[in-house]
Amino acid sequence: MRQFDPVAALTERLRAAIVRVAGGGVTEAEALDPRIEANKRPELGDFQCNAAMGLAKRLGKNPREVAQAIVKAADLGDLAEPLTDKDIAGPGFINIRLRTAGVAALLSAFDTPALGVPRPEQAETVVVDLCGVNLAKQMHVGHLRSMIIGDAIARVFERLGWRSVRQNHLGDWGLPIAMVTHRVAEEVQAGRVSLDALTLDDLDRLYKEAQRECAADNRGLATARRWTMGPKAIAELEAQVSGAEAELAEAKGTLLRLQAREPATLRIWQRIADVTLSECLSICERLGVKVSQADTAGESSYAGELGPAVDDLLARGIAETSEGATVIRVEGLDQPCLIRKSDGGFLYATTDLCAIRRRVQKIGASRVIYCVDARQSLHFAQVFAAAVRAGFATRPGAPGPSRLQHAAFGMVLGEDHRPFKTRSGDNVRLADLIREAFERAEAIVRAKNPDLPGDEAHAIARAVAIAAVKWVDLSNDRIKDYVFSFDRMLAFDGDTGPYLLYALVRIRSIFRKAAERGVAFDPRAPFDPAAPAERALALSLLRFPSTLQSVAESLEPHRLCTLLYEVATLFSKFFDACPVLNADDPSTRASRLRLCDLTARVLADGLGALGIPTAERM
RNA sequence: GUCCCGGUAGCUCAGUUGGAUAGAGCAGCGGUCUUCUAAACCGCAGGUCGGCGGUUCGAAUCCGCCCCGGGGCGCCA
Repeated sequence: MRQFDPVAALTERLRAAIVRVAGGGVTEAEALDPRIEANKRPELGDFQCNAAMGLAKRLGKNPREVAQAIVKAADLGDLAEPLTDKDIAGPGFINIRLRTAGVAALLSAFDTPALGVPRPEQAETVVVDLCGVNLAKQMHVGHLRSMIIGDAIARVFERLGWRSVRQNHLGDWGLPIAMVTHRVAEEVQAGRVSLDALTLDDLDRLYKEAQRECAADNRGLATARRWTMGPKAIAELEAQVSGAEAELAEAKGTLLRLQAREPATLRIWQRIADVTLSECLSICERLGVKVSQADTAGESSYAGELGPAVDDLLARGIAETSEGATVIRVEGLDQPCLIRKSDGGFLYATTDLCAIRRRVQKIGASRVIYCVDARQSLHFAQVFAAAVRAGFATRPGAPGPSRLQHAAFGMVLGEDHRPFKTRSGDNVRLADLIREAFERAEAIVRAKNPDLPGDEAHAIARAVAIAAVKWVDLSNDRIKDYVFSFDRMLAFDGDTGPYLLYALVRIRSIFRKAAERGVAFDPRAPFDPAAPAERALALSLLRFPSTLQSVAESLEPHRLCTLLYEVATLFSKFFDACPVLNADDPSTRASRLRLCDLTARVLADGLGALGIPTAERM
């Protein structure tokens, strides 16, 4: 049992009391839930029970009288002070104050290597879709969010004992890729670029050129004709349109050669993929995001499955033909999911369906989580529903489908609240953004602590920069847009990554000082959280395991950030109010050292679960 | 047109799924370093929770209508 969890312990005890008060008249579990919460008003108690009001309604009684009955029937043992009528407040809140010895017992039970996180009987598998980069395109802040949030979610599941499999669903197939492949082939042919020296910047430029050249201005031409503009203007537009159509036809030819695995074309495509992926993996590594080559499964890896899958779905009556295209209709959604165009081509929904099948049935995922921006909400709603209908989301032998979830996130905005762009209006290159964060962090670290050796300052700056960037992204509710500001995230004041690192550094410093003074750390010294600052910190630490669980359930990492920030601020208050090494007596010192140790482990563990590195000194 | 997401202090954001007097951080004002890292701590000030109705003992939270902002909407990915 969770013997360290005060909410669980109080729930158990008060449920017994409520069952007695209800007297069999009420039996639903929900109605008997004691509704234990952290107390909204700490001066009145540590926890509160909100059950009396709801129960009174069901029993047709006065809520305060019901509260009195609960108080009378409750036995809180050694954990909390005995309840009396004085603990009833307002309409029927019951305030509960733990005994110091009770808090100490909870802390002892919590102080295990697992920090109260239960190990599942059977490891389950979660697949996290993250990164989502496209061939030949520079990464931007949207990818940053996907990497940071996706990696954090994967790590939280790992911390809870799951097997987590990251999947970088590389956009490496389809007409746009054929367009740029064709464009690169032309450039190589003309001797303007060398395949060996190809950079992502080259590719990004060629990608945009290819897009532009293939985009026929048909609407412009129609408008020009309707308004009977001058023959010169119409001729220019006609030339543009026919040029674009020719370019497009060549790109389609390249697409066919790619699909036929024609070696010369494939070699160029492979080179484009290598350049893109190596840049992507390099950024992941610099950010401490655990994505490797092995986690990459591009759209091209599904190419052979698409046709058979669609035929299979048609044969089973799941898909149908509509206006020449193949669609899957799903209940509750007006828009059907389009899986084959009338010209026979496939769409990204087709690939995503096959990806779900592989992730669930081959990789064995009981949950598949997509860290993709919120604009894709409708797409995933369609694909998920279609996959469930098709049976693609169900593992062989499983009673029902695995959970498919879209962990959608909002946009990154600049300080002007417009989409985050450079002054010239381009996307900010991720590599540039990371470099700037590192450089700013290093300058600040060296200014704040000039005594640090150069290489250590460099390493600390890396941790600080990553903490700063990730913290902003993770500490906000992911569904909302957020405003990106180097100044704010690196200001090191308040609710920032560096503040968390600093709290941990201060604790580690205490232990270094302890060693210098020859003070031994006793990992079994009795806890005695008598001071208010100690008690507040202790109760906050105990929420760590349930918070991790709630992050896995909600896929909202910011809940963990909120807790860790609370732990860090409560530690700072404790640090200010309660001398540790300079405590009045050895037993207080030993107790406080243990509290420091627990705090450090919760902070390090929690930051680790978010993918944020720590430092020994700052 | 329709669907989805957002709107909380000057700014940036939380709010444990319906609980008490809505909380932090920045910015502002005022305090605290001869003692474990002041990247800190303490205090003051700051609010029609977009608006109006409804549900009930009780609403930032649930329901309805409206306002503002962003996004999506069958043959692009």
